[in-house]
Amino acid sequence: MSGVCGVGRRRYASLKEVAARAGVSFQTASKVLNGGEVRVAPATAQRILAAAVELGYSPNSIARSLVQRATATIGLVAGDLTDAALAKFAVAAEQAARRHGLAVLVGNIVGGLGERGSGAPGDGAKVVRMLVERRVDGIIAAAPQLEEDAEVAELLRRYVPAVSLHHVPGGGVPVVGSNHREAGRIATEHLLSQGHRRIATVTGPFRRLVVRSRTRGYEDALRAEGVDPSDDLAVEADWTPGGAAAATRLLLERDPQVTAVFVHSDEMAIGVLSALGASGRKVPEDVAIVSCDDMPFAEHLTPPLTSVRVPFAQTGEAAVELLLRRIAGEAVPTEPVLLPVELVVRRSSGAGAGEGRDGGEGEEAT
Amino acid sequence: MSGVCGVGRRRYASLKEVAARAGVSFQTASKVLNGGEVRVAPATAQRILAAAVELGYSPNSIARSLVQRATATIGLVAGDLTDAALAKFAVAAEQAARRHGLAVLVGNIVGGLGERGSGAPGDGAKVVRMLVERRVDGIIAAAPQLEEDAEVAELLRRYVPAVSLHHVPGGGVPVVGSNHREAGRIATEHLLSQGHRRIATVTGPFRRLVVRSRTRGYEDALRAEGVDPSDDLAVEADWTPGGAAAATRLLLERDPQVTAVFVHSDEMAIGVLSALGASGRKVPEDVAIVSCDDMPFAEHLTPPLTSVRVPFAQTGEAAVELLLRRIAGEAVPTEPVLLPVELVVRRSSGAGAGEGRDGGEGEEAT
DNA sequence: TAGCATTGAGCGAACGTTCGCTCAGGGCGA
DNA sequence: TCGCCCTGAGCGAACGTTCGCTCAATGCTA
Repeated sequence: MSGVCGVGRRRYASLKEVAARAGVSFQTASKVLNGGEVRVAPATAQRILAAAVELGYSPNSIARSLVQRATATIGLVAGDLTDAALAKFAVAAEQAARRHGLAVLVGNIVGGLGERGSGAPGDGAKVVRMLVERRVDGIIAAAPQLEEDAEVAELLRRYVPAVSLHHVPGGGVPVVGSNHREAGRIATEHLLSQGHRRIATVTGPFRRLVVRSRTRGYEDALRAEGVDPSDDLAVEADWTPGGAAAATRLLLERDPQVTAVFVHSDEMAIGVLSALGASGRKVPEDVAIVSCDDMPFAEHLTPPLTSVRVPFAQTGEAAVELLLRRIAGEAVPTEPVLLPVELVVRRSSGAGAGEGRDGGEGEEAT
Repeated sequence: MSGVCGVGRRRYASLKEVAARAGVSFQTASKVLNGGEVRVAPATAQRILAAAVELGYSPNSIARSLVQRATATIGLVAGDLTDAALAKFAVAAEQAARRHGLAVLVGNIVGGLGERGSGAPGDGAKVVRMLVERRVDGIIAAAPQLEEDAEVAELLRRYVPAVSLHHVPGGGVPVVGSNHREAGRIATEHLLSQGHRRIATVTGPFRRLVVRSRTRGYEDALRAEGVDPSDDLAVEADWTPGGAAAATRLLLERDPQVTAVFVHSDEMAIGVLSALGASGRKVPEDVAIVSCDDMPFAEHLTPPLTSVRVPFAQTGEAAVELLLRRIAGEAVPTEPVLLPVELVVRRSSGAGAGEGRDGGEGEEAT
């Protein structure tokens, strides 16, 4: 069919109009339609309800927010939601928030301090300010590129209850995340336990705390076995499969004898697998791999990927819980809340085909 | 460090307070701080500005929205944002919206009509109603599971300007998407041009229009070459790699002679690759593969995936543009706006290693 | 029958803005 | 010197709610 969509926009019926039709004052209508337990005669209530239905009344929460000084809305300032890990977190957080009657206003940040080749301030502060102007009841920050943004940190401290997924310069904002150091440690321990000693790591950008934490865990594990971590064996990539493939080629050039790799994300593992394959090496026979995240596709790669499962969804829920407590005015501990990670063993690490598990808890934040 | 995050919450300074400090009426302060071009003496303006800074004034857009009857906010009702394709769309839409000064309120839908094993209404209507109560200026619907939800359709038609990514029962809401039928056609044509005749397809859930459109394109191409599409060669999966792997095993059982597969998504292609590998078949030597989406990881799989690129980001921008026109009161065509797709040729389809391209435009919606 | 508690409903104010109108004062031309 | 226009600022109303208070009418007890 062809034509145009109508343009007539009907204004919403207000409480006053409903009240007029029901023959009561608008305050009485308010009690019935939006108030909770109130003293209104059943017959009157019926009339009001009927009038509301006829007029298609929809409460105006803007007006309500104004008088109540609360919007039942939280802001989510997110880095790239295209990133599957962040997306999982965001979806879980939104679900949790809605379960508590809160809506979520999102702001995606592009660029920003510390992003590829830019010292520019990015629009992080702009996004946060926008959320503040809209009077969100709280803000969840989930954008690693804000890790060093002091301006945003100040806004979060100053204007609104907030919870962060990443470190906030200057503190004062509760942090929730998972135990990345532990992740690096158990991944590397697993490779060590398979007899590997020449273990490399393909990391995300070093400037990210999460990357440094994972790398520290990797080094912890090596040292515990008396292996000296070599700088040559830690190559930096940019979270993309392509970057990881390039990093892997560099790695193989530096040390062709490497027998195992700890990769910082499943998506990068795709690139590592591809580069190893191109170099004629077989996984896990020639090189074993363990990665991080345990995305749904990990177990379907060839070979299935051993990966450290990161509890993104739980982190999202925890962030919302924490934020609600902040909003309620409760004091909240300043030490980061760290959720445990667990190793999921599959073929890529050369262990038995079964699934093994190993939980852990530790001390370091994202 | 240890301790608690402070709980003191300072109320925002209002226009009145700023005005008092500057010694002017609050309306004058309003002109300076939020109004545009106004007649205020420079000296006065300076005083007001200074007072605003001292008090940390942040305009209350809730109040502004109330009087202006517009919130500069749009709602995004999304299916699973964990889905990379949808996430790309959502991020692009949010960026575009913010560029136009609009914030985005998201609602993720879980379950819903037509979702696995449930005829339950899901919370689509609840989410939309929430957005309407918050008086969003418009809504973008991007949740395939709402395809058959008449209640949501009615809300979208009735209460607020809307644009949809999927078909809306009863019409009246502009649709924007990409040309999925064309996608199915060019993918299949490519395989036909490589000499394949026994071409199967691993599809998403049939109940989805996008799946039926792609399948129709696939059949179009086959028929155009005189090949009769066989029901045995079309196997349904659930968008997951695991589901696709299972579907592939079923396919190989039904017809072990199949030499090419058109897969409905890159993520499912991972599962198809895995199942083919497990059966001892090599890609592309024994079986050629073309898939859909062209996600970033596609070119890094082993072998690199030939895929039909779907313009998610542009779709997001187009949706916002269209919505803005709707909001402005313009009449908007009811025929779906379909963005062209293009084939990206890589190794998995057995063609030359190079990258080839092929654009197309056509007639069918998501 | 007088006094009082209880119920049902209305009323005024407030939330923080925007917007259009009014009004005081000063500069200027006739 | 008078009248006019322009500039700068104030004022009142409105947006659609919530909330607490007042008030009339009713039913019950003494």
